[in-house]
Amino acid sequence: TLQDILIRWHRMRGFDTLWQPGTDHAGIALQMAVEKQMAERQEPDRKALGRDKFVDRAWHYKAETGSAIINQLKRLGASCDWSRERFTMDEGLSQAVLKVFVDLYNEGLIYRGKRLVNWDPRFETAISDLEVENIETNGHMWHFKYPLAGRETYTYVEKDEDGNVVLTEERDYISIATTRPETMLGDGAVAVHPSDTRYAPLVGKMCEIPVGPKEHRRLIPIITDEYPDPDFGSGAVKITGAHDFNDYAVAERGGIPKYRLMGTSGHMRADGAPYAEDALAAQKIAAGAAATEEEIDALNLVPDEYRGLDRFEARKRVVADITAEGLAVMTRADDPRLGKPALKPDENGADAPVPLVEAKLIMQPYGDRSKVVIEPMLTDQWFVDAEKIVGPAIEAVRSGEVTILPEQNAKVYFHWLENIEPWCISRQLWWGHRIPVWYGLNMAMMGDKLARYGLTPESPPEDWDGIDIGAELAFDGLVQAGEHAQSAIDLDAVGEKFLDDLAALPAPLNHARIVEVEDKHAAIYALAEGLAAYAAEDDPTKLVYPVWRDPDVLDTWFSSGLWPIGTLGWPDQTPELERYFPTSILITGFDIIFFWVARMMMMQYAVVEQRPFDTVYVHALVRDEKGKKMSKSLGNILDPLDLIDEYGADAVRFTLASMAAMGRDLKLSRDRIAGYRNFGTKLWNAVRFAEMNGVYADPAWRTDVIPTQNRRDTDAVQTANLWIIGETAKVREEVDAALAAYRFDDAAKALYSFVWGKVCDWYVEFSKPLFASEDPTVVAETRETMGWVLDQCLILLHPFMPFITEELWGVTGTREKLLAHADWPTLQAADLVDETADREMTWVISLIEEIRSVRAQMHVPVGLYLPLLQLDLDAHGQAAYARSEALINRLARIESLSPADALPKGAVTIAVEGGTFGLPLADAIDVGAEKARLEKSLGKLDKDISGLNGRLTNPKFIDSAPEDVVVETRELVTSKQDEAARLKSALDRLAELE
RNA sequence: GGGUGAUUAGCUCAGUGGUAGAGCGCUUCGUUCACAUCGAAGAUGUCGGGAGUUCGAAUCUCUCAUCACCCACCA
Repeated sequence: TLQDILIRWHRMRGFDTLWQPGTDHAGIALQMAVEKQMAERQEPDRKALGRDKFVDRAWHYKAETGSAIINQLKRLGASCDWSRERFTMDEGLSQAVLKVFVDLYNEGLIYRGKRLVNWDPRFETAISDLEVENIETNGHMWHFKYPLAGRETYTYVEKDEDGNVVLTEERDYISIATTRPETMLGDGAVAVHPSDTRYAPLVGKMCEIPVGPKEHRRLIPIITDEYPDPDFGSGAVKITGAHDFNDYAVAERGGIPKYRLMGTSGHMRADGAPYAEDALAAQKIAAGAAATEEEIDALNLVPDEYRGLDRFEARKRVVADITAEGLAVMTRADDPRLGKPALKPDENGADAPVPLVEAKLIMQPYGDRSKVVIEPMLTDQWFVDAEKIVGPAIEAVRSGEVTILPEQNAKVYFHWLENIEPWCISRQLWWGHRIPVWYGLNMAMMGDKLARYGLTPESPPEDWDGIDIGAELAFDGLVQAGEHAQSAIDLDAVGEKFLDDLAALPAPLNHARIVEVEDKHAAIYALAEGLAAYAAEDDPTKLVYPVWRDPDVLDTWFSSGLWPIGTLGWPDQTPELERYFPTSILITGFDIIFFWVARMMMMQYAVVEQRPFDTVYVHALVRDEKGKKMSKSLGNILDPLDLIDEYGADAVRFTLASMAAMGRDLKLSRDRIAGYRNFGTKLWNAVRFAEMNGVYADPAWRTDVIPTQNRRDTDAVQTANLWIIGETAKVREEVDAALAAYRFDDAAKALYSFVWGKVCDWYVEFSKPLFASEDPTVVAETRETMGWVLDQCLILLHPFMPFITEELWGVTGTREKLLAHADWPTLQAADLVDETADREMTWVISLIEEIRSVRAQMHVPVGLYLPLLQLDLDAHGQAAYARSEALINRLARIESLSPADALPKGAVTIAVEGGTFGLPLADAIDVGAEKARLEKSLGKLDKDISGLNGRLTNPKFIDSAPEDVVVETRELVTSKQDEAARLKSALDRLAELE
């Protein structure tokens, strides 16, 4: 709604506008939805279906459901440039994505690395930090003994805060606390704080992981690191670099090996060599043997009996086994640290030793889509070196080149960007932009093995599989060969470096054709097959060099981040790019400042060295009536389409606009929407009234040429007409000022109170006696004025309520163009406000209000016309009354005005600026009620006056306050005193009556 | 633990140094002439508490309380 208001407003003001519509491919969410649908229909799963068919399936799903967002926008009246609708996976954006990936790779800004990532075991993909939701969960903390190597002993001394020794004990172990016992299998060390005197004698020694087959228990070193908190737990921390982010950092610092224990689905690894073998290898590494990251990763340190278990099942088994072996730290059953639900003192009483298991609230990471516990996992991923490209994005906002509104969001933006982590851009999904990287076998490393041509597909060498053949190649040339090509690749399109690499292969492979195959195994197979055929047939055309493509896709935000340039045709230098880039404004929710805004900023600067937009307006989040964030699982969704069905799009839009105060969330309520639906009805009826009074009867007066600069050419003389023309100019200025400042609520409120409060409540009423005039020039003038005023209302309201205003615009005359294309007025209050009319009508309105108020309080029948007596009235008042007599008489139900020297018995007094009137109510008047009424008004006035006088008699106020404030205060007190005097004399007269 | 914001009428919220506002709801009255999805009139506030700055504070400062959200996180 806000976007549409801005775009319509600018369009009507004559700007060359583009509102770029489109959708992203929502990688994880869409793939998940498709898989769910397939499961519901009991179809074969993704893996059984195969990648190509699955992706086809996803495209179908997207075609069926992807239009929902667009349809919602259309129902809401969004005036996007629909012919330019784009999708992140369409041809053009995909080209942009490929080019950016390759360029950034060549600049060294994209790299592949082994990192600890948040791994979603359900979707079997890495997810970003931002997609992880931390939820407080009931957990346990176990305390276990890690025996010292060789059962060495030491004296453990525990002191309290004052340094008094509270415990001295000979120990042959170091005590460790953990919430994740199953990860003990991958421990690389135990760390203590350097200042921790309890463990100082142990540093540098080895201890034993108390789990697994006894004959193959691993020894790990005790090291120091700043990370352990001596006051927490035992003060000693096990370091599992592959399964915990803090431990990862410690392991990096200390060169501790990071052993991966789990597979992609969160089960304990079942691959690799038998445990005994790998444990031995690990032991050698711990003793100082060199090993590469790959070699370490290949080791499976899960004991055979735990292999293949779910991680939570493995945890239970590990706990049970250690406890059974007597290596759990024991305590008394009445230890207050013990978890309540976990353990109870057994029947042996409080002295009975029980394992120390503390019940703890832990913050458990969950996937925000999958809702399963996230596992920190050491994997190969692609990263953008965000730190290197973030600079301009920070600087742009700091320097004001890009403005973020409301301002407080800039702080959030800075905080995140200044502490930015490498951006993991690979996702283990099929739906998305597949990473344009092909891998080939590293022939050089295979050396002498290649000399043996006599291979057959049936008998590839067994050891090939274990050889490092992962040297990666990334070439844009390959990309152009076709995404799914399982065939020869066009050599002309292949990158130069790749061809060099190929030429450097041992003969005869330097003459091989490049073919794309499924994966590494298929590559080995294809190579063997080719070599065998070559050897047998001496046919060089059989030689192939197989490559396979990275199976991962890019993070959706990688392509969304290129939206500003990508949708305008980049990398081609299109006219649209020239004309509309950099764009003007992005309106979005705070929840994607990091995901999207920051990424667009970084990427646009990195790729085209320009800002993507000059303003970011962070809109509020729409919550339900109770302030809860809407969510499907809570079932508190207000579907915009339902609301539109019920109240109309205009009402929904106007509600959203009027509640869009900057920086606060809004609670959407049906009552509020209903109120603005009524507003539309009100406008409709006002136009109907005009129509009934002949405003649109004569087509000759109609013109779409709205006078926008100066007082219009109607020769209007009627005060009410002059007044409403001026008011119209005022509201035009208010609306423009509000929209220019993105104060949508102010603009909506200004229009609401003008249309309802001024036009409908007053001007329409004023027009009734004018339309009833016998003077045809008065009628004609009023028709013209009303037609013009209502036209202005339609124009000014159009950005907010496009449907009803367009409809009314169409039915009230033959227009040259749609209201959507009408010219926005530039009416100036300075040109159009008639001071005299303004002052007079303000006075007339307050007089009518006073009379109505008195009548209501005195319970005068609504339809009864009464004479009005004029006690005193200054020249301004006389002129005003004379000019608007018909209006006053009708609206205040006054029969006639006549001068009087005194008020008769039974008359109530009406005091207004510059005059006193009396309303004779015959015997109907209740003297007591009248007295009470006057006294109440007087009391309020006296309070105001004394307050104001208090200020005016304070010399400091006169000295310090600005001149105009002092003058204003003086005028205010004078007018209030004047009114108070009138009320006092009315009270005096009342007293005489008694 | 760190950060950000909020606290104003019964409800939802504007108002950021100069006499406290809107919509909804509520009370009373009203169906001839645009509109009952309406009209007229009306009631309702220690602007969360306290202290300070200022001639003057809902507004600026400090402090306390309560609430919300974000980030991190205790092996």
